[in-house]
Formats: sequence, structure tokens, C-alpha cells
Amino acid sequence: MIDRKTQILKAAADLLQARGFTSFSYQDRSDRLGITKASIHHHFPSKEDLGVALTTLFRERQEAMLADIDATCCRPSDRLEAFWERSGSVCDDGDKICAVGALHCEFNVLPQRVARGISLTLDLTRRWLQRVLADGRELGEFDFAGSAHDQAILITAALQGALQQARAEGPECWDRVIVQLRATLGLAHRVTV
Amino acid sequence: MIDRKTQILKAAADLLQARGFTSFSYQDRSDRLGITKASIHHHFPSKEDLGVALTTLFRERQEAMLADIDATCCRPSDRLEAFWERSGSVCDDGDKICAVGALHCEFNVLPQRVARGISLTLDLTRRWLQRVLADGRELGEFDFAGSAHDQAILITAALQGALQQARAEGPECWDRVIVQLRATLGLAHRVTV
DNA sequence: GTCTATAACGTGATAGAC
DNA sequence: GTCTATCACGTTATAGAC
Repeated sequence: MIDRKTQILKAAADLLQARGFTSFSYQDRSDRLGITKASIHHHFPSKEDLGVALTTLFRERQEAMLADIDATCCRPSDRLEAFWERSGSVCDDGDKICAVGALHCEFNVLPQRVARGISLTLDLTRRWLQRVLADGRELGEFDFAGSAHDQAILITAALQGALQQARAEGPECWDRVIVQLRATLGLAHRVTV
Repeated sequence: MIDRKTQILKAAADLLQARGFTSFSYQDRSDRLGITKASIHHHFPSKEDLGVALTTLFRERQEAMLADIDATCCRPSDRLEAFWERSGSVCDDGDKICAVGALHCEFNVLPQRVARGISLTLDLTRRWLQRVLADGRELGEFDFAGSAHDQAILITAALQGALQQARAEGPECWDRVIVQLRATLGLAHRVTV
């Protein structure tokens, strides 16, 4: 059996992305894992502690994902395709949205330590995107107006919103956003969804 | 004094956009309005009833906003500018996000009748945007790649995400997204934020 | 580490007087 | 239409046995 603490954390991550921080409970996780609420409190004394651990988990996952893309894809355009293929996979089962978006929507009711942990993940993603966009433009793979900095912010915002719309209205919302982003970057000649 | 029911509904709308459907309570509204919880239950027997009324309110507000833009602005580019100026105004006080986004994030925990009411607002907004984009392109005011249909979806997703990021990280997130959207549409020569 | 039992609190909701 | 009072329930959290 893998580490119980990790097990709890992963179940909490799924529930957070499916229902939100406020709406998932110790009961939900104990049901899912077959242990009692008290046991979870042993690993994470308060919900705030759990929330902080979750923001750390999300940041580590994102760092690992981007590092893996850098390792397996060389061309900026391939990296970008890999990026939104992986980003979109969270909504494949139809009930999850991106972790940053889920936490952003409850920003005003989150414990302060949890709220502070979100921006790190968003920031590293934006920085990675900005670099990929700038590299790709320099290589002639991308052709877009405006700055790579602003384009990176636009893409994170669009993907965050698209995952939410896709869960509520169907996966084609996500698909159309990706198609349009490709068009915006001058990649419209590529195979579309 | 204006209609009490309307008063309750408006307070509920503010609280929903600030904290989310799950996290605002009858207590919150009774505190704010200086009446008791029981009185609110008299106007809206269950929270689901209130939620349904809220989705109707948001749809009516959006219809009124778009109709007003159409009435006061003639050129598509002016309409678009008015659109995101008004859309962005919800985050001016720094604690609200767009209503559709707030409800989307809690989609899995909303009563069914509430969840169903969201898509109407999103749909009418997309259709309005698609028309404005198509008109503006035909008139030579816009120059963008891809279809007006997909561009409209991208814009709604981007604005939804941008409002959430702006509340958490500051209004410049919103500003940068607008600047980049202008650039994407070939409006980069306009005055920027 | 996990359990049973329980505390303390907030929630949505209802009954019934005024 | 608004009030007081109360209910049933779910929540986070804790104490203490094993």
C-alpha cells in the first residue's frame, strides 16, 4: 500500500477539482478511502493544513508536467500541443476542472495560507508559456500579434475558463478554444480537432 | 423602499459572485439586509428556488446590457470595447467574478434546476459576440484568424478566466488579457490600458 | 495509525404568534 | 411580511481507547 498520507492527498485533489474546496468534506474522503474521519485528521489536523498541502501538490505536479514536456518535445509548437493536450485531460472524465481555477473561484472563502499558495502555480505556468511562445516566434513557428507575455496570460485565462465551460456544456467548448488558439498563433494549418 | 424580494435577490447576487453558491448563507443576507432568515425563506422557500431566480436575474441583466450596447454603440469595434469595459467592471471592487464563472465552478454541487439555468446566459453572450465579430470583420474593422464562432467562444472563456485571475492576483491580469485580445483582433493600434 | 464517541457550531428549513 | 423559537442535519475538530 502506498503512503496513506499521499493517498488522502490524491483523493482530496480529485474532490477539490470536482466539487470545490468548501464542498468536499472529511466524510467524502473517508468514504472513498475506507477509513474514518478521525484518521484523516491525524494526517492533516485541519482543513487549512490539507489545503496548503494541496497547493503544494498542484505546484509540484505542474512543475513535473512542464519539465516532462521540455524533456520529450523539442520544438516550441510541439511543446504547446503537448501542453494543452495534457491540460485538457483533466476534463476527460467530465467532472473536473483545473486546480487553479477551482481555487480561484473560492478565493474569498479560502484560508489565507491556501489562497497564497495558488499564485505560484499560475506564475510558473505563465513563465513557461511566455518562453515557449517567444522561442517559437523567433524560430518562425508562431505568428501572433502582441507580446509573448500578454499572450501567455491570455492563454492561461482562456484555458481556465474553457475547462469550466467544458464541464458544464460539453467537451466541444474546450476543443473550439484550442482550435481558435492555434489559429491565433498561426498554427491553423495543423490538424484540428 | 423597493420591492423586498428584489432587494434580497440583488444582495444574493453580490454574495454569489463574491463567495460562491455554497458559501453564502441565509444568515449572510439577513445580516446585510437587517431582516431575519425566516423572512427570506418566506420569499424564497428553498435555496434552490433562490438559485433559479438568480440565474434568471443574470440572464436578464446580460440581455439588458447587450441591448444597451447595441443601442448606444454603432460600430462593431465600439460595441466590443463597451462589452469588455462593462464585463470588467464587476471586478472593480476586487471581490467579485462573473456570475457564469462562479456558478460553473460549483457546477457539480448545484441543484439541477440551477445548473440548467446557466447555459442560457453564456449562449446569448456567445451569439452576440459572434455577430459583432462577423460584422466587424466584414466591415474591415477586425482582422483575425479562424471563425467568428470559435473566436466568440475563446473570448468568453478568456474573460471568465481573466476575472478569476484578476480577483486573486490583481486587476492587471484583466488588463493584459484585454490588450492581447485587441491585438488578436487587429485592434492593437488603439489606445491600450 | 486507526478506531469510537462526542463536542461545538453553522446550515437550510419549518411552525406558529403577531 | 416579519418575527421568535426550534429542528434535523452535516460540518470540522478533539479526546481517549486500542
